[in-house]
Parts: sequence; structure tokens; C-alpha cells
Amino acid sequence: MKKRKKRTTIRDIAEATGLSIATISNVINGINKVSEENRQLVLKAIKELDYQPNLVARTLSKNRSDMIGLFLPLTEVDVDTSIMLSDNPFYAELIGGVEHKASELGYDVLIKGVRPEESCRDWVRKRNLDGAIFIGNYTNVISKEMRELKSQLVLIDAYDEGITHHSTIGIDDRQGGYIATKHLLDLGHRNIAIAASNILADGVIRRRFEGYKDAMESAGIQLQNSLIFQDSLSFNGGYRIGKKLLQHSNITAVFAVADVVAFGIIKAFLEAKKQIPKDLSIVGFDNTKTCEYLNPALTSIAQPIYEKGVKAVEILVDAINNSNHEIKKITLPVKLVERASTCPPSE
Amino acid sequence: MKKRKKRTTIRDIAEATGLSIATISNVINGINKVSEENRQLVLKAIKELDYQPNLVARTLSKNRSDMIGLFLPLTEVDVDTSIMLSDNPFYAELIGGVEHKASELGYDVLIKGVRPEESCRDWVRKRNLDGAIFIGNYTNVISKEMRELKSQLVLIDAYDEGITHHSTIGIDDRQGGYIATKHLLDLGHRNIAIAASNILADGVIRRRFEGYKDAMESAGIQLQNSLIFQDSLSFNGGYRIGKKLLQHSNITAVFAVADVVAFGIIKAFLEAKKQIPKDLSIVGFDNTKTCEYLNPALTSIAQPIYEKGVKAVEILVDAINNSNHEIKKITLPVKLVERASTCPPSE
DNA sequence: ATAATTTAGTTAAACGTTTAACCAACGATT
DNA sequence: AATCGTTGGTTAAACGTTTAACTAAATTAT
Repeated sequence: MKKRKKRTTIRDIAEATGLSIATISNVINGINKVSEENRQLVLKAIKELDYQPNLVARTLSKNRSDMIGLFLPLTEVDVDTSIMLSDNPFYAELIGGVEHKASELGYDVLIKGVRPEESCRDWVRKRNLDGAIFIGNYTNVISKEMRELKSQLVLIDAYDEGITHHSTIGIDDRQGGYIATKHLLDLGHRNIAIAASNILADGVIRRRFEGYKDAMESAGIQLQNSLIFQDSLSFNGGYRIGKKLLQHSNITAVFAVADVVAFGIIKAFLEAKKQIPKDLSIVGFDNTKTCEYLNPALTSIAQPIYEKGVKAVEILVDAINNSNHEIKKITLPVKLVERASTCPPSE
Repeated sequence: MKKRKKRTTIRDIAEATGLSIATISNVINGINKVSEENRQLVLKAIKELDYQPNLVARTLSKNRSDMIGLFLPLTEVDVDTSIMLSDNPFYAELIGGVEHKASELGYDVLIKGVRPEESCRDWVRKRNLDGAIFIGNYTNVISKEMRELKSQLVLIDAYDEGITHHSTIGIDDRQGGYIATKHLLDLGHRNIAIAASNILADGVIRRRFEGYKDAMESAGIQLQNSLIFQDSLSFNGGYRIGKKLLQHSNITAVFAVADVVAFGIIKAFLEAKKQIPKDLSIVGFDNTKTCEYLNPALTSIAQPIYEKGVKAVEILVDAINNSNHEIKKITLPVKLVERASTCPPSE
């Protein structure tokens, strides 16, 4: 029944050096109130006793945790097994960007899936997070909740109205939809379908749809309901849309609002012994790595996912530290990456 | 210059109810030393004042954070931009499993990429993490460091010798390599190549290679160096191997030790106007979602990545709470998922 | 009726830091 | 010589909990 070896604390360093704990604290925090001689003494003791400041105590004392939260909105289906992360490479890449930049700036990141009804505010508060990054369009719920906290918040891909108190960072989804469709128009296509999820819900998908609509209309083509296909934003959703597209031989091209949807469509066509792009030109959105793995490789709209994460952290950290930080609305560029899944219409 | 509104604390609840903070603490923690009448009083005040316990203070007091660390080993190339997460769906899925189970069991997860020379021990200690999950084979470095901490540690995919103090969880990589190769042998292939990274370094890749070797030898085929191809474990690595395979027309099949490598090989073959599986049968490893997206869909060895994460958390949490917890060595099953990338040799 | 036990609470120390307020000694300024 | 800053420290309170030790009142046992 041996007693648990207690961790070495600032008090141990104080004892070892014969100085007060305040002085130790001063050398740790680089406060210039200690003689060089004692500084060296302290540093030596810290090394010898293998001391490291307890960040938990520090957090309590300073009311600053050097920790940020990354909140991933779970959909209903994610609640059982959070497939979101496995299914959509988007999140992984984003996490990479966030972790990397945060680490570089001296912040740790707490990652948390949040259920539709949950509030991330609770976690920010309970763990004393200095700030949080939130993804998607749940922000109508949380925005007013967060306003009262002193913790900072940066929103990624949020299109909610009236977000005036928080910085947001996203891409020009409308422009993405526009250039995707324009590309197909320029190739000579006229009957261009769009494969999407719910285009009425506010958010990135609606903007991409609006881009599609704009492009069509400025080419003098009136929006047709028969060209709009809606299903879940997934491989299977795309596959189902693909099956339907096979029934419409007049449609020569499709803009899929997410790569994974495009993958499903392609699958359906290849299974039906159709050829891509000969029988259907297709352009995706996100430009995930997988686009290149496919055969034919998928033309897609590239968005800087990793940079979204990086930028979000940069802004968040500035908001945390800079008392006259100003709210920013960042829009990162998108661009068309042309591969083998698009060509002029057959005849 | 308005004074920051202080958070509501346990003391506020004490004042509001006229009870002592110890009593408040008791009702929060469900300690049965308070009259039902007062309990209701306290609960009401908590709700009205929107109070939530500060987990940071709790951590300091109880020496328990209800927080675990998920440490992802970064390779040298990841240090600049952690592409690991974006490149390999493996990690995303694992993170999903870990987050989900941890959340379910009441733990928060701190995610951290750790550079080769860094020690995750420091973070476990500084943040008072109750435990940590570590991935890969860096454990020779950290194992002895962790032993002295009271924090628990679970290792995923670690094959280092002498890990006796920590639970490990992995798959039967050798068996995976075996059944992959056996499948190709059963189809009638004899000249079966293996596409791998360094097969000498300890770890999962070596085991998969050993499975390949076993299968070949038990089919009476002597191991041939000319059948072993080594490059980086990536799409580009696979692509380069694919180019080489094109020179060896006697090779009719290949076992790629990771899906992403298989993708590269396929790309190289299709670019050369070769057909899969007619000109080359190929089986991958991991059974990532992408296997199904491809054309032809990739035959692969499935491993339960998500469950790895789940299981790791389960064991870790048991180790944390259960004083007579015993070290476990878990091996999860692998299985062949047959798709369209394999067929009998042409003649 | 007295002693022992249980119930429902309180007080105060502890967790490991930071930091405001204080202080002594010393050299420089008037 | 008295005053003033500066340098290099110390002391103690504070951050928000938990919990061991204590207590008063009420109940039960003898």
C-alpha cells in the first residue's frame, strides 16, 4: 500500500532553492524580477527535479486555459456511431489544420462532437476554454448563448443571418457553384443537372445551388425543376441520384455539390455500362484526395479545407489575446481543378 | 470599462440557498447527506442561476480530469502541415470511434499530434489527463516514461517488444497478409508481388509482409526478392510501384499493404491502358470507404478501425477506474472483402 | 434515563498556480 | 543627510472545487 508519489510542484523547487514560490513563478513566466544568479539556480532545480507547471492550476488561477474547443456538429445519424468523420474526408483535413496551427501557437485542442440539441457553451464554460471553433450552420442556437461568455468563437461555413458578434470563415460557395456550372456550359452542355441535398436549408449547399442557378440563367437557360436532384449528402445518396439520371438521357452533365455524391453517381453509371465523361460529364465539389484516385479522375471545385482550419485558429487566437480585435468575415478562394470526368457533349 | 461579469460559482448557490458550499457540493455529486427538502432547494437555485461546476477546479481538487489524450504520431513530413490526417482515412475513423465512446463514458478528449522527438508524457502530466491513447510504434520511447506516471495508457497498433505495463489493441496483421495472399493463390496466381513500405521496421507492415511470406511458402513458393516492392505508404508510392510492376509482365497479382498504395498502382495501370483485374489482380488493406468508390472496386482486407478506437477507450476507462484492472492484449479480427479487383490469371 | 448511533449539516484545509501588495537594501539625487 | 527609485525579493490572498474532520440534533438501543 505504498503512498502515491506526489508530483513535483512549484513548492518543491522553492524548497530546493531556498527561494519563495513567487520567485519560482516569476522565472517560469519570464518576469524580470529575479537576479541572474537565482534564475540559473531555479532553472537547474527545475531540470533536476523534472518539474513542469501544472496547467490545470494555472488555468484556475489565470482564468485562461490555453485550450480551445473544436466542435463538430453531429447529425441525428451520427449520434450512434459518429460516421461523419469516417465518411467525409473534409473533417479530417480540417482537424489537421486546426491541430497544427493551434499547436504552433501554444494551444491544445479539445475535440467534441455535439449533438443537435446540445449546447457547446456548457463545455466552453466547464473546461474554461479560451475559445471555440464551430462548424456548420447550427449557430443560430449557439450564437446568442456564446455572446454572454467572454470566450471567443469562430464559425466555419456558417451562413446564419445576424452573426455580428463572431468572426466567420468560409469559402465563396456561390462562386464555386457558378464556376462548376460555367465549366460545363463552356464545354457546350445545356441540360445540366445538379445533385444536392436540401437546397432550401440555409447553408453552403444552398449557396452552391444559387451559383448553379446564376450560371444557368446568365447562359439564358431557365431553371428547371426536372434538373434538380436532392438526396442525402453521401455516396449512397449520389448512387440513388445516379440511378435516376440514367432515366434522363437528355441530361449530359451534372454538378454534384460534394465529391462523395459524385462518386455515387459515377458508380451508378459505370455499373450501367455507361461511360464517364462520354455519357455524362460530372464535376464535384471539395477536391478531396480521392478525386485523383478515381478512374476517370474527378473534375472538382477545390476549396482550401486545411487552410480553413489554420485561418480559424489564427483568428481565434487573435481574438483571445487582442483586446481590440475586430470581427472578420473571411472568404477563401475556390478554383476549378479540371480532370478527366468532363468533356463536351457527345453530339 | 465595465467589470467582467464573474461566472456563477458554487459559492453563489450557497448564498442563494443559505447553505454551505459543502452541502452544495454534496448534492452535485449525489452524496446522500442532504435532506430532500434542501436538495430541491439547491437544484432549483442551480437551475435559476444557470450554474455549472467548474471542471478545472474539480480537476485540481480531485486530481482527476475526466479527460483523455489522443496522441497521433506525426512523421517528419507531417511536422510542417499535418497531412497525415487528410491523406489517410484511417485516422479520421479512429478519432470518430474514440470521440464517440469517450463522450458516452463522460470523458473529453484532447487531440494532439506529437512529433517524433516529443514526449506525450509532458502533456499527460501538465493537463492532468486521466489517460492517453497512443497510436503506432513509437512506444519504445514513451513506454518507460509513462510507467512512472499514474496515468493510464493504451496503445493501438503497437508491436514493440516488452510492452508489459500497458494494454494494447490491434488486429492480426499477419493473418491479414496471409488471407490476402491466400485469396490470390486460390484464384490460381503464383507470381504474386507485395507492395509495401519498409518491411524490416517493426510494426504492422512487417507483420503483413510475414503473412504474405507464410502464405507463399505454404503454397510451396519460395520467397523472391524480385516480388517485393518497397516505397512510401502513399498514393504516390503506390503509383511508382505500379510503374515498376508494368515492367514485369510475369507478375499477375499484387498484395498492397494499404489501400492507398493500391490506389496508386491501379492508377499507373489504367494510365498505361492496362485492365484491372485482367492484367493485374490486386488486393488492398484497410477496406477504407474509397475501395467501393473506385472502378473497379478494390478487394481489400477489412479491419475494424472504428472499433479499435472504441475498444481502446473502453479499456482505458476501465484502467482508470478499476484498481484491479488487468492488462489486456486485444486482437480484433480481419476479413477479406472481395470486390472487382481480383480474378483468376489470364491464361 | 442514559448512551450510542445516525442524520444533516458546517468548517477549514487542500489541490498548484498567479499576482497584488508589501518590504528591505542599495545607489543615486538633491 | 534626507529622499527617491530601483532591484530583488517575500507574504498572502485568490481561483472554484472536494473532502476529512467535526458537531448538533434527533433517533434508537440498552
